[in-house]
Amino acid sequence: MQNTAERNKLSCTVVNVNKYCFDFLTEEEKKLVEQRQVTVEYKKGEIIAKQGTFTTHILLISEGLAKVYYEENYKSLILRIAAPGSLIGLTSLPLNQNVFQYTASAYINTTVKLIEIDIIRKLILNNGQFASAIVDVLCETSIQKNRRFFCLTHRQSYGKLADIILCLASNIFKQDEFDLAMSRKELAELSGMSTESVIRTLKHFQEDGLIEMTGKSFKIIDLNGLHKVCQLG
Amino acid sequence: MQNTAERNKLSCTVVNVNKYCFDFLTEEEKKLVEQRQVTVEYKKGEIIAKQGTFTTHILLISEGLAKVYYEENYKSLILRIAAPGSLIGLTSLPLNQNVFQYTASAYINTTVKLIEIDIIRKLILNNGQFASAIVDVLCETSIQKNRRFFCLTHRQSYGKLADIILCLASNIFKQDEFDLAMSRKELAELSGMSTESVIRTLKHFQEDGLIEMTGKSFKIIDLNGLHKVCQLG
DNA sequence: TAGGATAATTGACGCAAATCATGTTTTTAA
DNA sequence: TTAAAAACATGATTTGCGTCAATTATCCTA
Repeated sequence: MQNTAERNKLSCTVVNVNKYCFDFLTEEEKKLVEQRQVTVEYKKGEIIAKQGTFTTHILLISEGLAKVYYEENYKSLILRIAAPGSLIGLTSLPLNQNVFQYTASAYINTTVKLIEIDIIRKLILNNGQFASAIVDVLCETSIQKNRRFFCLTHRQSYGKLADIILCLASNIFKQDEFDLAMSRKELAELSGMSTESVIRTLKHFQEDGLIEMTGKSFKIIDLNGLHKVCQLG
Repeated sequence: MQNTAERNKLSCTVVNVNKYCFDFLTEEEKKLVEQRQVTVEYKKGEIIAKQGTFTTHILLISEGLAKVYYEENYKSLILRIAAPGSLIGLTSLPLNQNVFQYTASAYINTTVKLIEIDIIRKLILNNGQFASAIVDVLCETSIQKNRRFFCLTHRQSYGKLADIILCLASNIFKQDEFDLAMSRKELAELSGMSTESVIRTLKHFQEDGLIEMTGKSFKIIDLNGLHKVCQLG
């Protein structure tokens, strides 16, 4: 697989969490969080948090994969994919933004820990290390979103799809060969194109020897080639 | 003008700062910030911060207007407009992200205060109220960016341009009649369309009685109409 | 205040990609 | 095990909007 520097250039959808906020808590604080914390399991497709409902808890993905998307006028825009370690609902931390600013649903069966948002707010006030870690998470998410934003607005179909494939391989499955956990339709949603275009483009990639693909099993053949497609279009 | 609720629905480009972080500092901390702080004036068009260069200071816009944009492959994407009170460079707070993640340039003559980023980092660690305020700013920016993201990817030209006009009117000029401080080309960049399309679309808006316009002076005639265009397309 | 440069405007043209239509395969569930 | 429903696939058609080219207006500045 490519190195971190290369990986970071991707406009990718998954934010790699390299700092686990809760490590900065004191034993006492950890206990406080754990005492009140609840674990819930969601089945594939279920909604974990609905945009517009009150954010009483921050969600920590502990297993699985979730889709985080913004909704408006019955249309939706995928903001990011939340992998284990990701926090959902942080944007509701400001007291005047107390509802979820996006919807999250489970791509596959997913385990989530619910942590009271007021506890998080208190921890930010009282534990500087923790506050700093939360700031870092918000910044990393923002940076990643900028890349995705650019990708979806400035690239055309080939580039967009190549980017998503590279991103999935390197940040989610962490290998060149993987079974895609999603349908062509979801892949389309993710890359901001129509299902038909995704299918056609994938076929092209296969004909050009960039990938191999049978149904949902993918294999990246020409990594550099895909990167080049990414750059150009 | 429309009320706050309506205004917030806009996918707009300007984040309204309703919390001034530095108010939460103690007298001593304020002194620390002010002692080391430098004020710089930039002329229209000048670059205030260049993506990729080291972020030694956070920039606080105290007067003027700046364009914040992400660059890649000689193409650029405007992320937001920074108005007085806006902070630029916050995404460099994580120690492993110590370069500017975007470029900022002055739309008009602009006054900026430079505050050492290490001081900000220290304040986050030591002053919970301040940390919380910074978190709030990051969240608000993120929410606003999601809206803009949605607007640029899911709407077509009419909707995009209508949105930008409404946003400029309500969040920057704060009135229905204003002298646009930017060229058609810049308006195009802002709404993610070509200059020619902007011109054609503006003409349409005028013919449909939505706006009046002579050169750079604009007047919104039918606010609801524009909102409707925004919703539909 | 002339004239060179930049910005604004307009029309013609082309294309990327969405949509539509229709057929095939796979999955799901009864 | 079979019927219904998704998912996948592919060709034809449409269209929104960018690009190109040419013209007019406006802004500087020498």
